[in-house]
Amino acid sequence: MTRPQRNTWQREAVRAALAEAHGFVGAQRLHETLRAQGSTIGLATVYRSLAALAEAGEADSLQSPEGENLFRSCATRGHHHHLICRGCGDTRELEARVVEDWAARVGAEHGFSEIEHVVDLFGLCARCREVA
Amino acid sequence: MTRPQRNTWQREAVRAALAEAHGFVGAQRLHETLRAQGSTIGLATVYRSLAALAEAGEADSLQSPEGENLFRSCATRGHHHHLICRGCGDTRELEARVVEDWAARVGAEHGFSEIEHVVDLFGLCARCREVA
DNA sequence: CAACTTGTTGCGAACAGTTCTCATTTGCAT
DNA sequence: ATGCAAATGAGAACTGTTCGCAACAAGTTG
Repeated sequence: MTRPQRNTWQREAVRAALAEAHGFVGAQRLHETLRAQGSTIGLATVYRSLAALAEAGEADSLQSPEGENLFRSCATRGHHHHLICRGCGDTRELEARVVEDWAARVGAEHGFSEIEHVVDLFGLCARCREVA
Repeated sequence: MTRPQRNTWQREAVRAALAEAHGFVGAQRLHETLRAQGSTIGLATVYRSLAALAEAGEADSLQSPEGENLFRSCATRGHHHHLICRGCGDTRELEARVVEDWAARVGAEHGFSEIEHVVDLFGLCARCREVA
């Protein structure tokens, strides 16, 4: 599953840039940021690194409503959900026993197994609400 | 919000094809189906019609993990969630007061407003499990 | 430290899904 | 029937992402 990996400054740069970003960022934006800082990293590499980080559980990923793949450096280990501000992208990680239980129960009731679930909340944080 | 709309056989064809489909379908697939039935409808029109149906609340939409936009003719009026079989695409509509409440509460706790949420379950239905 | 092996990189081309452009058609109120 | 704006279809254009491949470099080996 986890095949051999080498340490390159590129991978590290992506990891760092991701950690610095607030909330979720897309690959392209991250790439721009890095180039703006003088890095010569390639776009494809950013994609590859992000995918690797996500697979390694070091980053969280989700799809924006526009179909873009967004990533976030992941603090909480393991399964969790998000509350994301539509305005500034600021993100809170959530735990939701209630929802986990509900998902498992409903799945079982319908005879479904291997239940996975997507649960994310989008809203407007206090700060962004004032601005608008 | 709802600007004038005309009745065209194309729109009706999309509505019908969508109703006939089991589970969620993508625009391209729906287009293929229609063409296969002899229709001369254009792909762009299928996209436009689906978007219109979704906006009108007549269809439900969600993003597949591959980033495709999927639609389903919507039985239950208003807000609801889904339990979707990864195998056959069969879909059950769910209501989940628990989840609604949780979402609202958590949003409020964090000072967020205008909370929207995405809650979908993916699993393997009884039939598909046997096959595998 | 040099040679080597093989994962990694960067580039541009290739792709997939979707939207846009625009000339033409068509619904529908008059 | 007539007129006008909405809707259509074909293809070009866009967007986000992945691929192919030659050049490169990390980390091991002798």
